Amino acid sequence: MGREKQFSEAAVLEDVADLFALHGYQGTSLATLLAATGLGKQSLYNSFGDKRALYLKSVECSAARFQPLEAEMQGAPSGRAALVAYFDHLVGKCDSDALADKSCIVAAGLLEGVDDPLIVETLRAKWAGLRELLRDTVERGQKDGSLRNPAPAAALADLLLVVTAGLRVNARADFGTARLQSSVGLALSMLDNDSLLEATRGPPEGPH
Amino acid sequence: MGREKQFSEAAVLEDVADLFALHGYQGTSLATLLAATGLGKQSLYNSFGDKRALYLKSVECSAARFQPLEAEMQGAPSGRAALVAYFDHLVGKCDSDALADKSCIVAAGLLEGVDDPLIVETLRAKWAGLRELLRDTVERGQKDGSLRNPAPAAALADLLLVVTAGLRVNARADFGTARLQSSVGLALSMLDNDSLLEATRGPPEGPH
DNA sequence: ACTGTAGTTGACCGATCAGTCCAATACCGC
DNA sequence: GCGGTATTGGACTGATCGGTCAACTACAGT
Repeated sequence: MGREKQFSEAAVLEDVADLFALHGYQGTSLATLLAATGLGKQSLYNSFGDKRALYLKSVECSAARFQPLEAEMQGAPSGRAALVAYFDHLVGKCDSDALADKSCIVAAGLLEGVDDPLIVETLRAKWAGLRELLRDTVERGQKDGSLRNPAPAAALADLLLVVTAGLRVNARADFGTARLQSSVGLALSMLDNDSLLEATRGPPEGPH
Repeated sequence: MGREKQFSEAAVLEDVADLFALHGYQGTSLATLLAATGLGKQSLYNSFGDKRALYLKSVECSAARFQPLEAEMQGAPSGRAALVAYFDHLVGKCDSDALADKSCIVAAGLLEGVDDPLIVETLRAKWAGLRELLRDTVERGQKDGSLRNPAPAAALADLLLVVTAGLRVNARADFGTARLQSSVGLALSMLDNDSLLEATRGPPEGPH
């Protein structure tokens, strides 16, 4: 019964996620959201709740958008090919005309230093989820022989996480796509490195 | 003539820089600044101007605080040792009790997506300056033989920049110091890698 | 001690913040 | 058509935003 919504919740959520990725949680005002989505304040509150809830939902939306890539990675012929696809996707988005693509809502949110503990915990969980995906992929590459670096997969995944986040910052610093790709290439070559190479300093490895 | 200031501008600027690093430019309100520094609004405006000017000055202050490390790097016995000192400093700060140390005002500011073009340009310039330092250090390491990766120093510096920024994000994600150090170790091992390493895109299976 | 100058304090400003309330509207089932 | 329900737009709230103003205070030079 009643009137039907005159917008697609999913589409709005995607726009919102872009804005949050671009300007962060605190840096995105309701007014900005309203102007970008074109809908009224009450419609937004009816559908998604307050700003916090909207943000959390847009994080989920962002994660959902990531799923096709995840599938592509799992369908890749080797662990290494999966990682190439992953970074291709990452760098490719930085080349997009839409500058919103240059950002990651999770990485931006983590670095932003929000106070809200629920938000922080959610972002950490998403980041940990990505880490698991990367760790599994690295492990797979080590098993299928496409990655010859014998360091613990978890440690390599941590570094790939570092690269993922760092690429975003460099993209903001106006580095061209070519330079981002070069960085990715070097990072991948590290995964290929089969010389001794254990962490030259610090603990032998992290917790298993 | 007149009354003398009852605070040290330099000390205040350091506190302010910590706050900006922690919560970003947009995320740090005047009220927060006032409460943390303990001084009145007008004192702050008299000494530093408006929020934007204060931010820019705190960025400079942050860069100045970096100088001792830069000197240490230049005094290091080798290019590689200089980079070890650099990352030791970086990771060491993440271990600090003060969580403000876990952040970098430049990296945070870049990822934050501020609109102000002067701020963005300033941050980009600082980031580029750090890149030059890293490039020179890598070059030095390649010449003195402490770094065996023959890839272009500029490309390696880009990746070290990526690592620098990414470490900050992982630190926010509550990764322990051990895991950060492990990531640094792997990144350094990449610099030691003397196998193939072509820049952008590696062959599926290296002809090793 | 007087005077001029600089620093400090707190009241105050309009704009914007996130969020609420309510009346008007449009639609579904009947 | 009619009744009920969900959506919508606009007015409105108190809090906070960055920033200004003027009165007050403390000190240096004379």
